[in-house]
Amino acid sequence: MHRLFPSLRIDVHSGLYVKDPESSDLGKRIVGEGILLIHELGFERFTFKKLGSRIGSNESSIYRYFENKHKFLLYLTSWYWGWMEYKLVFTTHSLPDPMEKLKTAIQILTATTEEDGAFNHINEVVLNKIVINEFSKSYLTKEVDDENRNGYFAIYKRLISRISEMISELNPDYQYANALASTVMEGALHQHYLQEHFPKLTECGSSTTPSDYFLDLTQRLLSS
Amino acid sequence: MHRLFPSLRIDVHSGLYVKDPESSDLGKRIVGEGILLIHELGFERFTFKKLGSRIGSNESSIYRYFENKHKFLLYLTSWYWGWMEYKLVFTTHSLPDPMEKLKTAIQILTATTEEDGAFNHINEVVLNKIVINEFSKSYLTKEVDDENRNGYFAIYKRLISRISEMISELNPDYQYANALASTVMEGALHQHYLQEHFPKLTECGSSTTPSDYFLDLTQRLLSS
DNA sequence: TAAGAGTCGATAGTAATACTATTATGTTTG
DNA sequence: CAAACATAATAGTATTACTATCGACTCTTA
Repeated sequence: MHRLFPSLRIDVHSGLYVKDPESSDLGKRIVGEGILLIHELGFERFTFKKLGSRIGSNESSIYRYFENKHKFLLYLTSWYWGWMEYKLVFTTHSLPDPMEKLKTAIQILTATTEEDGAFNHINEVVLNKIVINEFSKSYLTKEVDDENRNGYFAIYKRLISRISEMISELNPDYQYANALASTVMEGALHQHYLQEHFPKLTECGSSTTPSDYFLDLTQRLLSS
Repeated sequence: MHRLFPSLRIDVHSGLYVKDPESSDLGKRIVGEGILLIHELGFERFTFKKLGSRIGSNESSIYRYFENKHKFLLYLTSWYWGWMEYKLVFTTHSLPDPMEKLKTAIQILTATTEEDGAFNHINEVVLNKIVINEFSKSYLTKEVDDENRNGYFAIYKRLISRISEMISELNPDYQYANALASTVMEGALHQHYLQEHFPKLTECGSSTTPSDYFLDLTQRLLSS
């Protein structure tokens, strides 16, 4: 997907960074290489020190951009959901048929990310993998409620609301629009994970995708 | 639920402990108080040192029972799933009707744990909360594949297979029995979490439970 | 009843982590 | 040209996640 509006930028909550990483070359390298390093090491083993030495820079310089690695993860995942929202709104905006609209939305949210490159310092394919592996860790903490009050999860929540509204538009009688929307969002990440590490726990694999499964599921649920 | 077989014990993989905590009073206190402390502090802030001082014992003594806190979490969650499996098999065993069977199973797996106390050193209500908050962290690691090969997730996987079989028995034409089973298991934990921290993202709350939602969902999916 | 095995608590020590603070240097801009 | 700013380098701290050793106590068994 090309970026149709080159001046567009994904608006991440400013509380998630100390200094805007988009504002400098170093900032972009921190984000770009940080994504690759988290993917390689996993979030637990990832440190700012290692990232510093990887980009030929200093630990303390990274702290000038991000308070700690948890906020860095929140930044990356927020960016990801912001980017997904952009793709979703743009693609579904002009679709008049509610069923077509919801199907397209679910397609976008549950698909494996393909080569994109619209934002050139960010590797969206790898970022998608990070979200699958690490996103849960960003909210399964003792600080969730505070951070939620601060608005750090706003984009993610808005995305779920959008899906929920599409569900209600298609079938106003369905009682669990929010629960279903959140199940699809979270479940899609989970199915991707299972596919990779617990293949016996899902039919998703080479010939069937999480998208197939969730499209079938929503259609069955909402057609009646 | 009373323990009908007092001699019954939940069989946790022996690779998850160094010395069987059920074999001594200290071991049971480590597990019993460990559950409470993880719940209070969250897994990230929980340390063996803190647990040691809480039970009036020593850090090094705890290391004699568990290699590290990650294995301790695996032990606790394995125990939990083993206990759920016991409840599930026991309750559904005699039910002849596939629909009744599946409904009962889902009920058990998605319900909030009530006071139990069949195993007296373990507070199952608090353990259920730990599973909701921390279970994902036990497998979202770089070591999953190794640990899975070792059989550390065997009970959890077997549980999902049981549900999957019930689904197939009820509706052999449904193509996504495994994916649905895993979605319900993971989704139930997720809905409980949302209820607590992101109430706008789900209809589940005081009057509607995750059980209501998932019972409705499976019935709609499999009745056709 | 004495030896030995096993259990536990206490202490010490290590490498790594997750930062904070300070200073020096080079670069940009008004 | 000076001031402001960005970055790098260094040093230092408290905590974490362990490992190792030792002594005291208890329980068993020959």
